[in-house]
Amino acid sequence: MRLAFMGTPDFSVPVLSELAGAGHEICAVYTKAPQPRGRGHKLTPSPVQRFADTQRFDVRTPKNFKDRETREAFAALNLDVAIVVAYGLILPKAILEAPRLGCLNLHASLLPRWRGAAPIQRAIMAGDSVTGVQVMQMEEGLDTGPVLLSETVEIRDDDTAAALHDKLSLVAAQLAPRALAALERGGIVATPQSEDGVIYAEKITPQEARIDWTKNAAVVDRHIRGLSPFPGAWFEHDGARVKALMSRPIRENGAPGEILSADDKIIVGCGEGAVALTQLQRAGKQAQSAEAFLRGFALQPGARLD
RNA sequence: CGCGGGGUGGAGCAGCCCGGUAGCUCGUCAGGCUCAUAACCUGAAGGUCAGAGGUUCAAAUCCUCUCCCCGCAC
Repeated sequence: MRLAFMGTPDFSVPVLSELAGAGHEICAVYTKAPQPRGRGHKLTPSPVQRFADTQRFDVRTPKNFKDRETREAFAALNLDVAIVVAYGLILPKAILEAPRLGCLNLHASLLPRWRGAAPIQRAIMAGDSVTGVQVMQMEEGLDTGPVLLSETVEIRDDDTAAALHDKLSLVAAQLAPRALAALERGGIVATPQSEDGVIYAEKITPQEARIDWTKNAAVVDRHIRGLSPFPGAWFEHDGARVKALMSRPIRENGAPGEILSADDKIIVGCGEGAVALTQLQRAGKQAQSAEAFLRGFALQPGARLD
């Protein structure tokens, strides 16, 4: 089929790669324009753009779809369908309706749960035991369209956002060509989303990423894993900012934030129970195991983390 | 030129401000002790102090440039 791909972050890349491999004609790749980011605020192209450039796809980076030229350029592609995966721009109705079969979106949650920006992190933080990837027919509303295909993925007790992200990304990559094949055959049924259970996955704010030791151990643990490694759950001690990247709940008790043990592992009291921090990173340093961390960072039992 | 931290035996760090014998914890190896052990004791190996230039009698330390890593902000 003649299709356009629209996506921006790492998550989207495997999907684009699979679609191209499945023999579809990638008429254009839309992605967010290079933005100043990282150290030095250098202008950095998106992961999708970097990949698309290596494949010599026609890469387009409009700021939005408000002006007529951008819309006409899109319409002129004469598409069968557009595949949208974490693009980061709102598509107006004129764009959604331009391709013959409309626009399909792949979203990393079981809708209507976790519509929006940060479904993977939110699912782990909420303690969900299952999530998934769904292909939906796009409408004007945010992640509100009827679902064509769905695949579930188990969330494990030791999953981090990064680990789950990678699994879901691969699932999405397999789902996309299947959805197109089904669409080509016709007769695929789009199931409207339930009106119950709608939850929005709000973006994570840096302030929110700070660890609240007064919460229960299970909540703190999920907070840490759900934000690992980006943006990273963090705390402060002696003026130093430290990210906790991996943890597990422990059946011990102590005051919130109190160091209960700091020999080969770091056990910290929570509102109820405790967590063992197993992988940490302090500002300016690489991520390291608790053992290595302790050799260079003075932590005594009884100390309190902020 | 957005702000900031860092590169020191295999790992993690101290030493740098105030130049003068390369230090700590762990690991490795050897020996000892022990019923036994990731425990304990003794000893050993292992370093062009990221790289280049400069200042100096003398540079890990001071100055200049380069390379690499990371945190914030996004």
